[in-house]
Amino acid sequence: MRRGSIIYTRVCFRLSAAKCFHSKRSEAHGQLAAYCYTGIFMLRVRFAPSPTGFLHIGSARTFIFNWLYARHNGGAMILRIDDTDVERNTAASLESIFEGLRWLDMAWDEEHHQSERLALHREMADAIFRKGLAYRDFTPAQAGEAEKSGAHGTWLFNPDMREMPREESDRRAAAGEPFALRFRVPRDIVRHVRFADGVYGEQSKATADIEDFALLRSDRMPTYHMASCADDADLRISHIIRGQDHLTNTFKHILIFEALGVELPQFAHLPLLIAPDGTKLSKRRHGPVVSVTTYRDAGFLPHAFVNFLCLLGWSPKDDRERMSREELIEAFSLEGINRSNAVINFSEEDPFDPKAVWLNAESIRAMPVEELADRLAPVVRAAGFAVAREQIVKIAPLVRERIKLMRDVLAVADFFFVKELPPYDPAELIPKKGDAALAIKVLEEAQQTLAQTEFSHDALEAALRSASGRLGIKAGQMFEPIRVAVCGRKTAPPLFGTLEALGCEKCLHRIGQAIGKLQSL
RNA sequence: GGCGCCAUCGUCUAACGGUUAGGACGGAGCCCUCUCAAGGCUCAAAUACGAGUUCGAUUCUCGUUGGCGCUACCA
Repeated sequence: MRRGSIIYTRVCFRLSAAKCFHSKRSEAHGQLAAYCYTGIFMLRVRFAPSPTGFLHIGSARTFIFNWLYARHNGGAMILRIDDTDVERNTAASLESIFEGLRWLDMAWDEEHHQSERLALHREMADAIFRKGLAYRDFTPAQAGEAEKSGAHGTWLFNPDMREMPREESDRRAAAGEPFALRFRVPRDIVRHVRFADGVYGEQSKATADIEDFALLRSDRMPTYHMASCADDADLRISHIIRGQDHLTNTFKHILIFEALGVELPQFAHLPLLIAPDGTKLSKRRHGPVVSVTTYRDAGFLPHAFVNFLCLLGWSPKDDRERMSREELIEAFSLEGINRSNAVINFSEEDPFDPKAVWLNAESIRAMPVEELADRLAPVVRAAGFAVAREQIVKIAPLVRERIKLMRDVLAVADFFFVKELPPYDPAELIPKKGDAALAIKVLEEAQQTLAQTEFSHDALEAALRSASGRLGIKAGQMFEPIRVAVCGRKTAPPLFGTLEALGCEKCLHRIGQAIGKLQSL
């Protein structure tokens, strides 16, 4: 995280890009367009979170779309931490952002922190002031607030400040009176700020409807608009892809870019992710489901999560839904992004969108056993079970089609991990159309059979089926009591694989206990 | 309030102005089956409303309604 340097370079980093960055890093703020010294256009996108909360899934999606756009076009992905709000920044939040991004496993090519570039922001703000395109506003920080945000009138500017003679302004500034620097939005002529959004198309807004927004606060800290534009220009961002909540801010940003005399980047705004109640996602209102780490901790696979987020507000325009990372990169384009907000479907009972869960289950099913075992192992160990990897490898195929989230393994396969089964109702041991006596008979027969059978799936099945024949009962009636005796419940993974994975000793022990329970009924 | 944006099944979405409005998730049912899953098949389910343009509007235009965003010396 050193100043303005490239500290995070990993896979996907293009050699040409590297050359480009190094060669032109020092060439300051003249041109925004991202051409490198060879004259070849260099596409550069950025993700700019502010560390004022955990990494939220909407932000994660913005990051992912930027990343896909960069990778699809062979461009560079820049991570920029927008930490100019010193009041609200927290180290924990910064950590949460990195944690979340690392989990997504999508590397960025450059990293910058705005707090280390304040001099640049101020310099650019002052340059705008020197051109007469900004003015000092000496209104005390709080005072103006009330009248501005009055219920009816729209606040645009304060004429006293805007029209203040330069001499008076200079004198008061020299006297040390604090002031905010405001952009002087053109008002003498009717003008529309226009741009073509990559998603929303032609956009236009009259300057008469744009207020004189602040560039610098009275403590000389840059505002978001100033810092963001200054850095976008300096870092030669070619495409700004961000949430639709910035669509109307873009008009202000264009005014800043113009005042700076730099070329405009391309803009593309993303439809917002909203909660089922139609409001935007917030931790206070919707709880931890809006945080990326919640998904990670519940046992989502990073790619399934990415896949899910991609499907919210974007479509490959064909019927594909499950897509690999390569397919996503290949298929991604701004044309596939639609314009209406997307609801993430969650509730108190189901904290995760069913589609996300399904995508995750699909990934799990498609995963090789060894890999699944490696991912399951930490979950099992974190729950306090000391289980050998080879045991987990045996269990993995039994749970693969029965878990949707990694953490489900604890509920589905707990009986593999415990020494002693938790208590269960002995009545569960009694098979359909049978009684306790039959259950005992079945279990005793099973004990004998298992004791002299090889513990492999096929041998076990053959032995138990013929045992049921000997007893003159249906196979199902034979299997039921054994399943409950061994698993402690009626629903469990397939019996023979379960017996094999559990091993002879444990099976016989548990069947013995079950017989005991039945006898004391 | 002002300004901007959006509107297809419950949810995510597809549809050169001409389709029985398609797919997916979820739901329901059937099949398979040692339980539970997985899998296969089937069903229910949508163009917000009103005008206009057109031989013909989900699609183009206008209006209505609803929703979202911005309107901070937050980002």
